[in-house]
Amino acid sequence: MAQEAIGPPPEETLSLWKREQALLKARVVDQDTEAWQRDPAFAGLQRVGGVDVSFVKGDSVRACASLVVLSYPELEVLYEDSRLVHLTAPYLSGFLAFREAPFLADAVRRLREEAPSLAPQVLLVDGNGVLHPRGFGVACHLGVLTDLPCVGVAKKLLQVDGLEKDALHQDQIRLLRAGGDSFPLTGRSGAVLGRALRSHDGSSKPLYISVGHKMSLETAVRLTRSCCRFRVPEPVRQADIRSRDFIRRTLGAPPPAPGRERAQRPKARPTGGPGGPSGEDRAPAAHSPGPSTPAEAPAPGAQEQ
DNA sequence: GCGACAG
DNA sequence: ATCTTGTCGC
Repeated sequence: MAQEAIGPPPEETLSLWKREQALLKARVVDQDTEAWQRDPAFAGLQRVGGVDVSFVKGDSVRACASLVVLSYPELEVLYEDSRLVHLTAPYLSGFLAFREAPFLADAVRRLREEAPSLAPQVLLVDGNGVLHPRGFGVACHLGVLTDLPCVGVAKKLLQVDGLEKDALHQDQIRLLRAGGDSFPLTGRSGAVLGRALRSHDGSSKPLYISVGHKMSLETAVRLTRSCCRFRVPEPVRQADIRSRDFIRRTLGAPPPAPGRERAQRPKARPTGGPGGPSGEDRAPAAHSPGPSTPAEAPAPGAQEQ
């Protein structure tokens, strides 16, 4: 009994969502609020969180929400919480938070009550912050829900407020020569909504950084840059890797076919402990990262994606 | 009708 | 987001 597919939300729901965004938007703080944010070396920053949600191919409901916490500046995984969730909202550009944020905020809440000492001091979010049609992307949304400083890290430019991926934009990208180089994303309204950042020497495709909450744009860019071993900042990258890995080993082959289906073939791999972890929702609300942390090296010619 | 469309 | 292997370069 696969969960029912999520259909397009009623026009009425969209109105409610827009109202909700407008309401929460008033709570966004777009300036640095923490001492470490002012420090040139981010002294005082010890834990950076990353979140992401991965999906099951032919399934519009099941997904894996992950929250990881990395040490700073080492960028080693200190904590991971990946679990299967049942989505209730469809993906709609401009309303991503209503689909993913609730589960991510839940993960933060759990961590805070189960291991407060491992709670992140800032969150890097896969998606936009104020670089959004109504100035309130998922990074802002999650920031307000958790009251944590948040950074919006998008891999694609959302063309809003006159921003375009035109020839001029492409030229500006070509001018980004080294990791750390960036240029402002100024809307026709004159407001700087974010910055395109070359996160790594070996990555020509920029990241689109914007303020989520409790942070200035300059700090958001500098922090993102300092968390990059590869194009995507390590916290988000680890959350992405782990959430999709969770799905891969939990739901190996999505849907066989409509008709019959036979018993599964027990792969030569134990499911885990005595309890029987292959259950529905709950999942290895893992703690320690285990000794299997890649510990890769900053390859000069690494481009990814 | 055309184009845009974070994840 | 997901569908996907090998391949070129250091």
